[in-house]
Amino acid sequence: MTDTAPRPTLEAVAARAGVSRATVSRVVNGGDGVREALVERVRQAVEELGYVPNQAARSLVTKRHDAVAVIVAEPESRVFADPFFARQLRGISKELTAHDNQLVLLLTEGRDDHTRVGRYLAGGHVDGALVFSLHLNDPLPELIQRAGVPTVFGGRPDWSRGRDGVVYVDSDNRGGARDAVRHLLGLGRTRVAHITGPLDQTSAVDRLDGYRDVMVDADPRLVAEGDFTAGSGERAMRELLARCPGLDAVFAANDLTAAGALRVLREHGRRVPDDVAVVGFDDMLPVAEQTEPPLTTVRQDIEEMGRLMARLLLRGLDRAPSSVILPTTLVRRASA
Amino acid sequence: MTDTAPRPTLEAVAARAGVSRATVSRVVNGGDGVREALVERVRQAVEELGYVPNQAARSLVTKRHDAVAVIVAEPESRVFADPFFARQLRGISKELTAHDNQLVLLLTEGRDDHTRVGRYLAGGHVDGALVFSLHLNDPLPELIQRAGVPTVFGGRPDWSRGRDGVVYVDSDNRGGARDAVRHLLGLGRTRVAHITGPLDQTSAVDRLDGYRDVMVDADPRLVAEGDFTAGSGERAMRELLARCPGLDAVFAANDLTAAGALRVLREHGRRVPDDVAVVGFDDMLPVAEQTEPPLTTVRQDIEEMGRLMARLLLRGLDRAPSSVILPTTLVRRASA
DNA sequence: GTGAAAGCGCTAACAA
DNA sequence: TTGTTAGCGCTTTCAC
Repeated sequence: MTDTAPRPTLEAVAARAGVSRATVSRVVNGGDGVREALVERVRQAVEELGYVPNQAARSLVTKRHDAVAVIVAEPESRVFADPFFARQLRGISKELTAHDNQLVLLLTEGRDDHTRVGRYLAGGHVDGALVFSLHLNDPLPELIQRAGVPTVFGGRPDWSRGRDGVVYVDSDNRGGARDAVRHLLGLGRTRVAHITGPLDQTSAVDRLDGYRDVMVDADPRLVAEGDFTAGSGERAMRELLARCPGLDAVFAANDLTAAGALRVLREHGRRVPDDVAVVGFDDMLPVAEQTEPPLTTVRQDIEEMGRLMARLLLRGLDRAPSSVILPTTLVRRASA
Repeated sequence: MTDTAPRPTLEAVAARAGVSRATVSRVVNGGDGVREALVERVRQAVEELGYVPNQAARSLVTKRHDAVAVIVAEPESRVFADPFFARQLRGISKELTAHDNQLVLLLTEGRDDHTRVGRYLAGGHVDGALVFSLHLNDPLPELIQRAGVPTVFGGRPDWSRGRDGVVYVDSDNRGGARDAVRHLLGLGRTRVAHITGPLDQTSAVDRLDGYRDVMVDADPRLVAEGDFTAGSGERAMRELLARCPGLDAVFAANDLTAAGALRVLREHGRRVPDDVAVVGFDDMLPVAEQTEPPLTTVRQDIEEMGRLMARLLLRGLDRAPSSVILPTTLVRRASA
């Protein structure tokens, strides 16, 4: 807990190298238009003094911060506790690091926090924002817009329809769901049920839509609502079994839900995949590989989503980027 | 993706309120020693202009940043993917927010990243650092020390023994383990096995030590090594069952491991808790409550650990704090 | 190609 | 109590 020693300044480096501050600054920022010999001398001095530029001073004049805010609404939720989010964060971190940007994490849980975040963004501390897990009617986008901070959303915001200039990165949830259901049909199954995610999230709605795209005239009783948790998967599976004992396949909105469903199926003596085939979504490894039997599922490249969000944002600091939908792939294991 | 409009400065507010910049500055920073009437007028102007202080300018002169780095070594690891870490992060975030500090997240994965982090810390961008999941011989502590940044560690670093001034927050792993084993003995069990965590982490070693504190003369074959994953729990349980078929209880180093063990016990037709009682560690809710049967386990208050780390760090900016060991509590469910 | 000098927006002596 | 002033450490014209 020592007090930080005073760091050497540009001035000090300049003195040591026998040049002006301006020259040192040039070298530190790439060294264009400086004689090779001087560059070398300055580099030397920087090295010897252990000089590191003072970011505050630099920001003050450049108005850039080389920092990006990652805003996560309601970390209470699964969204945050999930390995899912951790992976996206990793992708983001990697990309930001590669471009020498810092990651400022803003977790919000409620009204008051929104104004805090708004103030922070308005304060111009960061060059952009990456925003996750918005609700319907979340005041955050409004705040962000007012703050005038370039933003990329994680997952398609439900209010983005028709609005211009909303940039997001999402998986092809609908297409992935279609693939899953088609795979089930390809196996000869005919009574394919679906356990949805929470229908106030676009990813869940999109997966349901994908299911319906393929199961055009499906019995509505084949659809039960879940919320992406294992518990909801159990509940929904029981419901489905009671309503439609004849079902021969289940497409669950994510792997956790599928895991719950598997448990209930086993409880009821249904063999998987012989009696009932099951497909999940996410390919969350610790889950999908550990289930009994291992889960056939739709994989999305989560880390890549994060990386891409950061890339779009950074690029967008120059030219306006547009949204990206990442493809999914079906991963076959034993459950279907 | 609009360009951010130029923000109003202190100067502008001063002009509008008809006072000097100094007075505005005083008001913005608490308003002590300024006539009430003026305070009001300045507040008014601030409001009208939507003034937000420029943090870079402020840092430049105060040398404070109101920002704390959270450094996570090797996010590949469980450490990062676990809900565990997410919860600590939440605790940290809450505490920092309450003190108007920002959270800068630094994820590192290997040698090159270390120098990057070192440079960042040396650059004096943050007032302190919170550091997680160090390895043996990790170069990070060295770098941090050299950077002279106040630091609090999450979990006792293995190299902290004997060193002065190393501040950390940890759970009472050893005490919790003792409680768990004593509970099993209290149930009348006599052949209590232990599945360890990865023994290069102090938390795992401490839990093993706690087990040994109580099972002083235990058959060494009753201990099998795991790594905190469910898979390792399965493996270790099989091993134990083969070596000591007569065991009547298992203390697993964490809940995930316990979940794996439960699966194998069921596979082998051992009833839990009738034939074999099982206790876990962590009380990770999505896991501990979902197992079959629900898990008796040692709870640690993870979010509180995070909060405390931040609190110690912030406080330490004034006076040197010392490490804290948080108590654990045994949570009884059905498995023991 | 290099240096001198102005100034980014703010705080903190110091004067008044 | 309030204002004046001098920087904090850096980048960036603008001369040379």
